[in-house]
Amino acid sequence: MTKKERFAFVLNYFEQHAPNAETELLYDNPYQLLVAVILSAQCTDKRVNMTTPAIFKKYPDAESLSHATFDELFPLIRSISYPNNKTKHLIGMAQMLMEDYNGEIPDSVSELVKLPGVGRKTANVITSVIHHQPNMAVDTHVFRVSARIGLTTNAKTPLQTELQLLKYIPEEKVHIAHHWLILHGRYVCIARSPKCGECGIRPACKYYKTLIKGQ
DNA sequence: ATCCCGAGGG
DNA sequence: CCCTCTGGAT
Repeated sequence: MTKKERFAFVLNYFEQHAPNAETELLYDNPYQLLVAVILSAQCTDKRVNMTTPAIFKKYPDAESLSHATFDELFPLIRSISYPNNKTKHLIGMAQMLMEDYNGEIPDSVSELVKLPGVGRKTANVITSVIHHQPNMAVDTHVFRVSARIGLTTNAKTPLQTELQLLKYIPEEKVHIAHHWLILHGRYVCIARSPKCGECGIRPACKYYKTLIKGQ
């Protein structure tokens, strides 16, 4: 099976079985999504969703968050990974939004990554979900699932994975393909013991092919 | 012990 | 390229 055929199978499968895939992070506006994605680094969406309601209530916008002190915000983030860094990043991000962007969320990756706590992955999520740009955010799930199936070859960094995926995925499907791969990685192609028995991607999966050969 | 929608700094 | 940050679930 060629790589082109592999992509065609995978995209068609998800198109049929998960036509409405979207993020599981809770948010009502671009500001809330930006905060939630920053908090989601090395942390499950479930845990992020347990903390964000209190944060959004106390700090409903960038303006209020820009005036938060470390000691006020830290307790709300305490139960998430890297609370120190994330507290500093959120306040710094809000302050830069107020000073340089009039309180609005920028619509380009190059501007977004200037914000504290915002790297390429987060910038790709925002520009994809909010601004509908064909950018592929590569997190741990997208990285692992793409490598296992064989959508990428020898990708050693998230950026390599991103560029390889963009070569084969039509622009209009990039944003949903991102969520397809994430949800597949979260519930089926999980890191420790992938549930190949209930995986519809099997016929096109490199990992499964080597798995049945080894038996 | 390993993993979760990473980012920043050296 | 490497390292550190760093809590909770499995």
